[in-house]
Amino acid sequence: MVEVVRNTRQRRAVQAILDELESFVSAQDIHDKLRHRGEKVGLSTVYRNLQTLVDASEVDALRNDDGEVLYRRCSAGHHHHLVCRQCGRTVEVEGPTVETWADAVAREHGFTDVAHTLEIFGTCRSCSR
Amino acid sequence: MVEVVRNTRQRRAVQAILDELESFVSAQDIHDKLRHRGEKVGLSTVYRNLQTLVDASEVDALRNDDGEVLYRRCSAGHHHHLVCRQCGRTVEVEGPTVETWADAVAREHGFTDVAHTLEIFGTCRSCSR
DNA sequence: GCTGATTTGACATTCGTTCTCATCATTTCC
DNA sequence: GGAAATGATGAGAACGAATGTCAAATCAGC
Repeated sequence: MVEVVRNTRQRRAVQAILDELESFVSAQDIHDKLRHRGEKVGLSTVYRNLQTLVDASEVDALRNDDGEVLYRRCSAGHHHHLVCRQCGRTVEVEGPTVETWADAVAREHGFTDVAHTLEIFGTCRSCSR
Repeated sequence: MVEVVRNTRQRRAVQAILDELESFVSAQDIHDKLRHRGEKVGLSTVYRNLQTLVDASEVDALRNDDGEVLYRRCSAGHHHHLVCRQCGRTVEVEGPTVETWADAVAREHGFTDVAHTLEIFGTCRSCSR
């Protein structure tokens, strides 16, 4: 049997939330928002669907200082995030210089299979007023 | 009243472990290593002392993919880490270009109070054989 | 509609970390 | 020196995010 990815109400609901937001949110945030708008979706289901979306590279995930994983719908391809500390609003940024620098430094020290994580945090204009 | 930081046996033991290692380790790793060598130190104490050291900027902390916090004695000043995925061995690296780039990008988008996190992961020479 | 594999959800469980609080150790003050 | 104040410890409880369990519900294809 072919592995079918079903189009369930719950999955659509989770994706709908993500489509509306341009900030990183936790799984529990999404769960709360869904309950608020009357959609009944189990917490496990939210986690499962988010994991599926991450595996499909349709959303990006990162951890905040508290160790919570935050999710956000993102464009394809390698990029980094400029995240507002207050409201979580996020801008995707690219930095070719950084990529090449990281690779070069790693190779200099004999490291292979190089990957890197880079996030920039700050206070956005509307939050700093 | 002067706030004294006491030099206890347990604190010295935790610092001793950190001094011997050049890889990132978890609090529980340290706890295990201490028990192995016969030092009896409570887990809470290990966590507390690590937190103190982080606050004093004497050790750096970062999270691995599993959400565990890893600790390592580090030199002062802003730097980044090149970490081996297999053995955890770490090289401190500096990248002035990255710093200025991150600041510039953030300011372009109206962000203030800018900070960033950057870690490079790879497989070190001895682990790739 | 039927069928059967996928998905869901309530609940239990795991795991790293923090909290609590009684006890022990060190300093301070007389 | 000795008593009181303050700091540090540790065993276990508590916490919270995340994952596992499994019977019941649900969707896709016929």
